[in-house]
Amino acid sequence: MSTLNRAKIVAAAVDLIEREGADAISMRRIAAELGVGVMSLYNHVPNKSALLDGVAEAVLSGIEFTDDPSAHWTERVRIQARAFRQIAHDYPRSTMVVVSRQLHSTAGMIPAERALATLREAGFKGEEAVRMLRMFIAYIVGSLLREVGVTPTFAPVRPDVPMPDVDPALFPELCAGAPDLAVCDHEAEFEFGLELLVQAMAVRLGERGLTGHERGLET
Amino acid sequence: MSTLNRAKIVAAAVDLIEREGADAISMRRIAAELGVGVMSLYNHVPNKSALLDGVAEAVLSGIEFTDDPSAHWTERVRIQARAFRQIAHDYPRSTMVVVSRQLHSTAGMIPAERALATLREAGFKGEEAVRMLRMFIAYIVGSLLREVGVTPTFAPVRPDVPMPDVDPALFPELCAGAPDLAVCDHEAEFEFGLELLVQAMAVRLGERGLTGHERGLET
DNA sequence: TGACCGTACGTACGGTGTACGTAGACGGGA
DNA sequence: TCCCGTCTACGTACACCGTACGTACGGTCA
Repeated sequence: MSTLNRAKIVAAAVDLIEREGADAISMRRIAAELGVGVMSLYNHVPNKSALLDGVAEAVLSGIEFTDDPSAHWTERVRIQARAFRQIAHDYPRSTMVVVSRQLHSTAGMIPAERALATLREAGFKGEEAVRMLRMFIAYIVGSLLREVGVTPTFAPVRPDVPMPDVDPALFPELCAGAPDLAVCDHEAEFEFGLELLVQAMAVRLGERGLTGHERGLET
Repeated sequence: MSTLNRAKIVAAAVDLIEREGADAISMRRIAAELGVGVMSLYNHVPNKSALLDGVAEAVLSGIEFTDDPSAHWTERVRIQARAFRQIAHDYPRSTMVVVSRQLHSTAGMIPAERALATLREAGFKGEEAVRMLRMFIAYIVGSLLREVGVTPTFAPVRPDVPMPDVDPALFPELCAGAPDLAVCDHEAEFEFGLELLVQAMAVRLGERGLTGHERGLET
């Protein structure tokens, strides 16, 4: 309350985004929220873009990566993916800000560092580990954007538009699948793809000589 | 040149986005591009949001879905995924607009219709087909956002920031993988994940006891 | 005391989307 | 021919945006 600082500004921004949406934030709005003049913000933040970087860092710092090195690598991958998805639950309206900003800061790179470590320990090396990492990031980012309503679901993402009435002649498959398309359990969807990816990774490892079904522990 | 219409406005918007980036577009800028008053645009487009919907539709209409029903389903999936990725090549700076707008129009739903048809013919039914569709969309969206520089690559996405110097003590894995992280062949990355997903889908089908010839191809 | 410096703040500029009112072109009865 | 309704183009105006700039105040040290 007494003096302004960067942390307070960022916290106010996150709070405002979660309350009123990412479109609602402006330097004036944040300043008003803090009961402070607009230009006072610029003593602690160089510009709006940097403030949004701060928002992304704050959200990323909030996720808990409880990595258990003794667990099987498949479970470690699942846990890390779920930890990242937690963002969409805890900060749904900030999610777009988080994923659309490439951070060169510690908070921004820790998830990648952890993921890469896990992939290496699982047995992926060099270029293949990086490819696995990038594929996972792509899947998770895409899933999060669906979950927070940026990307289409073909389900009533939010109750603003009820449901597009599709022409059965033009879209027979979409109509046939309408009952399944009308619902979107985000956790179940995420877990489905996650499991598919983990299995695919296990197969990829198994091709190299490990047993296929029961991936042996290589402790 | 003679009279204004929606198609011309949308075309000008796409053109402007590709030339100067999505941040550069504004109603005034588009009007100036067309040599027309700002408010004249509103005779043909209700608001800016609808115009962006038009941009997304125009880009989506531009992709060619050459579906060959006689091909193996794995190949059909690959072809459709690549057709969608073509957006990032043909309209890189419009890509974010395309994927962040959920369209209830024909152009917006055709890709999903085709994909769902392919998945059904491959043998996925009901809820599982929808889950496969959504997982594929998530992966493709995530890949496209990486490709157009929205989402982090950990490679020099564009030569504005040279390369973040990472602390080897904090990020040993990122440093160890720096040579592999420094490059990002978007086509290769996309194909890697695509192949993994297709194989995972084939395994999922195979687990159900389908005949061997449907088990999919290998790399 | 004076110099210095960081913080808070007001004002101002050029930009944004768009509501509203106006003016002209066009076409169809009377 | 005149009149009238409809459609299109356009200018103006409003509220808002990010932020460059100048100023005023409080504390710290010479």
